[in-house]
Amino acid sequence: MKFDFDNSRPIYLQIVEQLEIYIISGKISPGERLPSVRDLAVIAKVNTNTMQRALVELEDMKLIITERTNGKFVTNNSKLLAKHRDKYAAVTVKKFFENMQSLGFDYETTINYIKQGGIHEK
Amino acid sequence: MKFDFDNSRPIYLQIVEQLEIYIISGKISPGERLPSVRDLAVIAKVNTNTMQRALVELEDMKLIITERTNGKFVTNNSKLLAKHRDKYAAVTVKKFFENMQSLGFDYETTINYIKQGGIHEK
Amino acid sequence: MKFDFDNSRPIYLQIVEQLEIYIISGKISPGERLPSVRDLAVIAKVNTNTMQRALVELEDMKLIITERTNGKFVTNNSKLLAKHRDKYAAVTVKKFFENMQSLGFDYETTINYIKQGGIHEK
Amino acid sequence: MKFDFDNSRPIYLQIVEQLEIYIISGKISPGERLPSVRDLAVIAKVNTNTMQRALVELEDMKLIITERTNGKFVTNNSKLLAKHRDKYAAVTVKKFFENMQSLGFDYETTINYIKQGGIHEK
DNA sequence: GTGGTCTAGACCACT
DNA sequence: GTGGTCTAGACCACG
Repeated sequence: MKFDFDNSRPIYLQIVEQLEIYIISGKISPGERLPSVRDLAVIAKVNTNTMQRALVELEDMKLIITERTNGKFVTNNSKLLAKHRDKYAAVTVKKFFENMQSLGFDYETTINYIKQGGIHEK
Repeated sequence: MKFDFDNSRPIYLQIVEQLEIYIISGKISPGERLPSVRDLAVIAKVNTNTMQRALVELEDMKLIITERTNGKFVTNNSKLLAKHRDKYAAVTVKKFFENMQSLGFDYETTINYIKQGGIHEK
Repeated sequence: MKFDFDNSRPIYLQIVEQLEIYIISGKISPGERLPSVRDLAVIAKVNTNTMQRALVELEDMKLIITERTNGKFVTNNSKLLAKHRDKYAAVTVKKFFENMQSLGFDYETTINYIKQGGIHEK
Repeated sequence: MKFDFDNSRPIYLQIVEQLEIYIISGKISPGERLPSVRDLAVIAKVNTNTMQRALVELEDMKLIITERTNGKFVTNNSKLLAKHRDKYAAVTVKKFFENMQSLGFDYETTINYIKQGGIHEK
């Protein structure tokens, strides 16, 4: 697990996003036990409170579940995970085309740009 | 001209981004005079200083040029504008594929997902 | 640390210059932690925001680095510091000879003027 | 005659400086009639009022003299001109060594730096 | 009326 | 207590 932060937004929000991706992509498996809040804080090099705050948000989203005295676990609800993942992918694609459009690239142009560009190999 | 903000990042950075897009996409033409700082602040519903700070950043990027007591103008340097636009497009595409990859969608999968999905027709 | 200002130019630019010199001359050591923005503002007898603005510029120049909630530090990149110092010295010398030339003192005359003058022992 | 301005200081002050140099270096001769305020304003591409303000300052310094209905003339007082020129040169040299010193270059080092550097040929 | 600078003071995120 | 952001309002230089 690895965390990268920039200064432009609250760190706890960046943790939420990055953990969300780890979870919905399956890099942290359904049902898997998360490292302790303290350990996660160490890994991410942030204050324990900051990590705690991020985990609360993920629990609100039902992506993780706290078992008192036992630890925090990624949800086992694979339907929920799939829903989150599909939603995330759809939003990512939609935003991408919106971004390109605001630059003046319509759908066709963007597709062509990607194909000839080979931008993805880098 | 229209500005939308969210609370996750400094407003002045969001102004910089949105004006940058207006400029490099040509929605504000090369050489065109911008509304006064005070008018822009009114349009964006922010304080004059906040708008001023954003404009200073754009000037640092050489996208706008200040004529003392006369106003601020979009650069006429079309080469620079093209460079910025190409850079922006390339970064957008690159980040998109990185995002999809972190979700577990490799390049081919992403392409297919886009094609069948018809996601672009929102 | 000491700051002197005149009225001919923006104070924040004068702060930038004076801090830059403190940094590239090594009077503030590489890696050293700066006083807090508020303390620097008190030392310089300016408003916090004015000092903040100057520090942002120095950060753009990569001479200082902000550690969130922790403080601001002079860069440890000694190569960059050396580059800045050399550039600064070269510009200073170049401008000096240009100034003297505009007064009608060519290179040789200037050199002689310095030597006999003993101007340096004020 | 040629004028260059930057945005960091009032334009009228920059005009004063540049005209002062033209005068004390003899590029505008003692006793010579200056172009009209309007023509000077055109040459410098500034507003007439701005040029007027600069000329008032030079008159305060006794470097130019207004003959009503006749025009403005550079002083014929060669002693005064020499005094100004010597003062200006001395100040320039003094400031130069101070600048270098604040960078950590003492007098000897600066002299050597100039000699080996050949910075003046560029 | 144009842009630019500065102050004072409030509030937020993080440790 | 650290840095960062934003607002409100005053004032200056130039035309």
